[in-house]
Amino acid sequence: MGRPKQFDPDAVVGKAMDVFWRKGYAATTPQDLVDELGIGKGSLYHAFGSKHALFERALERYRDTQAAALVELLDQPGPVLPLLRSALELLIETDLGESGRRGCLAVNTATELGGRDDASTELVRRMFERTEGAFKAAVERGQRTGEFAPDRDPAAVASLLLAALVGMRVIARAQGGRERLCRVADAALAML
Amino acid sequence: MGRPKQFDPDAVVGKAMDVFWRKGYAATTPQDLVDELGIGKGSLYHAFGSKHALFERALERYRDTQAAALVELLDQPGPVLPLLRSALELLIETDLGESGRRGCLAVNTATELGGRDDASTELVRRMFERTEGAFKAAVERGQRTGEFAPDRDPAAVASLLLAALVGMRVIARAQGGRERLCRVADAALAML
DNA sequence: TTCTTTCTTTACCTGAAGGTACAAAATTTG
DNA sequence: CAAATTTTGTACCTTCAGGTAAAGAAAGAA
Repeated sequence: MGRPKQFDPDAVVGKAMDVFWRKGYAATTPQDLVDELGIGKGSLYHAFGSKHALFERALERYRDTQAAALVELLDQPGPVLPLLRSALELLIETDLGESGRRGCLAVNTATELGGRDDASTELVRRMFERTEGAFKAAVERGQRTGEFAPDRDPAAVASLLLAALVGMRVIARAQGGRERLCRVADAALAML
Repeated sequence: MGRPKQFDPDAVVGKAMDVFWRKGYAATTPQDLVDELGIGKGSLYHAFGSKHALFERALERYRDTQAAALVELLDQPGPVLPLLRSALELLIETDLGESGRRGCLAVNTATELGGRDDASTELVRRMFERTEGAFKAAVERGQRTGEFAPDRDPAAVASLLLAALVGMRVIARAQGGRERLCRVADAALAML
């Protein structure tokens, strides 16, 4: 009932995710959103309420697409080491690729809003936790199949892998070259 | 000649560093600076020219104090492993301590301005490079003295240590607990 | 067809970001 | 002392962030 929306809210949230990912939260203005989402300011605020609410939707979308994709990749069956390698390579290529060193939205949000925006901080914290969990499961699997030495604490290794991944994406934003990023990935895999 | 300044510019830059460190670049307003630096807006702009110029001074100060302190710590003589351990522990305590999870100004700047502000990006890139160099030198030293296995590539290990350190500080901003941060540090040291 | 509901457009609003202008104040030089 | 120079405080300015209001448009309900 009532006039139907002239845009697809899901698609708009996806575009908003891209904008926030590229520019950050504070640096994204309502005008940026109007320009890049292709809908009027009225519709924007009518549909989403506020810039912050839209940002939360975008961050949830990031979790459900990007972060989830990484977890799914790690959960695949088969030898674990190639999985880890392709995960890290995927991120390196993403960071160096077309879309231009925007890094990771969760990481960017952690440093921009961490401790100052509870909802966003909590979303990011859980994404980190989930990713770490996937790493831990992968390491445990690798130990069971004899692929990795069984004497390392999987939780500790997983924490290190998460930190290395996060650090890699920050370094990518600071103009870190491919060699440097690959060195991080190689060293991380070599320690297993 | 002329009227003398009523404040110490160096001290003001130090305070500005704290403010930017705590709030980030965009989220720091001229009014915040006036309030927290204790000087008038006229003096502020007269002495430093612009918010951005002051930020660059603050970032250089960060490099010359915080980043330099880490490098100096790593360059100390004696067994390398305890040095690395105390470096990581120092950062963990800093991140969890009084000043409140502000993380690392270089990391925060990388994710906020990386690729969008050339001067800042370059400053951060060089800080990362310098820190990685200090890690590499430490690892090489540890290998020469037989403290570490000699078969690992020091550059690769150093890259991983830098990434882990950076990642740790991001995770700290996302409410990562002490256990998690210590797990990262332990795992990083265990791989040597 | 009119009523109701929801969406869209356009106009508008308030506050503050980021900075400039200028006169007054404090110093050194002649 | 007057002149020249630099700093300071206050007032002011322009733009835009972030959002609201109101009127019209497009649908279904009665």
